[in-house]
Amino acid sequence: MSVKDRLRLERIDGWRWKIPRTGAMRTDGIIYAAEKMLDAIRQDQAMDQVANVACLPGIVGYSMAMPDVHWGYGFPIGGVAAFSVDEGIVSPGGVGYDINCGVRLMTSHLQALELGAEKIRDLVTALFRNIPSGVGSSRKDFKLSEAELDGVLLKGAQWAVSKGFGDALDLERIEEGGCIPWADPAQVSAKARARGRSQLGTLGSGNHFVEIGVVEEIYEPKTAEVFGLFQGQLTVFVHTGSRGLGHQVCDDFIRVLLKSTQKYGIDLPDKQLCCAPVASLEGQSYLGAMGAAANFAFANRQMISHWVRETFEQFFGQSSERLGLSLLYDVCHNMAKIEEHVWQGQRRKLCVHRKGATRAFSAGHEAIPEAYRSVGQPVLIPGDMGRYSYVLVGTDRAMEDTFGSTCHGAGRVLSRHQAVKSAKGRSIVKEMEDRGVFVLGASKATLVEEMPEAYKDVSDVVEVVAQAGISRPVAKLRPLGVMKG
DNA sequence: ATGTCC
Repeated sequence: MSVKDRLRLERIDGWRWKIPRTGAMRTDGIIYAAEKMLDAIRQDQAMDQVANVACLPGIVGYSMAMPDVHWGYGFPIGGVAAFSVDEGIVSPGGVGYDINCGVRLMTSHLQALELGAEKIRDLVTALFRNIPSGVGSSRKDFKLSEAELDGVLLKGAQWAVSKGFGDALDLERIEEGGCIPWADPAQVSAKARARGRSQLGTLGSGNHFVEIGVVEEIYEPKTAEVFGLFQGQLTVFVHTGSRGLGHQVCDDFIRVLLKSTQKYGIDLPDKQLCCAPVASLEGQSYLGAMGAAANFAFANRQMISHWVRETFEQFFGQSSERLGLSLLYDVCHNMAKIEEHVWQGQRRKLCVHRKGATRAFSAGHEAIPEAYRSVGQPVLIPGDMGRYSYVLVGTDRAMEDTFGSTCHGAGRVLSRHQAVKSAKGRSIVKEMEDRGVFVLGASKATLVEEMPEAYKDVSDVVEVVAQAGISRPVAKLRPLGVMKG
């Protein structure tokens, strides 16, 4: 039941493209993109995936793709889709393998450019020593007991803070307060638990990183002030997720939900869209397991922040309070959540899937920390390691058009394989140094796969979401030093 | 993303 050959793309305006409903599609697809991005989007089949998602039962609104969209397992990465909790489904493919992959941004009182390249290099080297990274990395200094792991799965970052990793203020600055309350640790398999026990507080691999940057440009001074951002400021980005535990949860539940797809008579254009009704036992089990894995990721980022602070304290010989290392915000970009939204004048309870997409709630929403509520939710958009990152803010338009969602990053244009091929004979580390970015990676291969030209320019991505009005740029950051997995 | 093939 492929819809592939019949797909058309119609321009809505300068930044939105419609895939008109056809075949088994239950609604239109909408792609947010600049015209120059469309070839790449067609080429890697992301467009077919947007259309496929539109075939799923109970979809409300449109099957949407953000400008950083690219091919993913079943659903595209950069995809947003909401489903009725009564007639709709939940799907592991709509969340991704790295459950609650996300980013957090820490600010400081430091002027970044006063440090100089040598100090940045030493600082990154120190971070690299204190935070395990790479595929299969684990902490040598501790392994969680089964009871402690239950605490992590149930309480997320709240568990980490209760053990002395960070403070209560951190929790206010994390999406969901750093804890998914509907998490159900009992749904997490023994195998997933075993993978998680030694991996809490580790970075992982791929595009995960800890990055020291500088605020280079402020677009909205008032909002920047509310977020605690100023020109020239040293910042720290942390990008990681739920490691092997989340991966295993996804793997486990894809098997379960392949069966439920049949059991509930759901017709799919692609098996990778396997799913279950939100209200079914299987759907609820997956949501419970996903929530627990999400809590693992929240705790992971919280603990890494602690070691970032500790590293800075040792490096500068000052307390992290004095250095002003406070958490601006922590966002999820691989999640499905039950949220209330007004769609076409009706208040609806929806299961909103954001896979490689960021929540972007507008000013006044009760889910936003009080300190930021007057301006809107901070949206953190890391780019590739050589160019820029952005801080945006959520808008009313996002609430109206995208269930309060926006992009999550630059988005790949080269596959990992293509990147390796095109980087043959080059030194990416040297090229990065020439750009003024010191890079230290656990794996040389990963650095090559992550080189800037493997990604779209994040500025182009941000321009599209800004034009479309689904978030507003607040500040642009430039990387100075990066540790990669 | 991922003990990148149980």
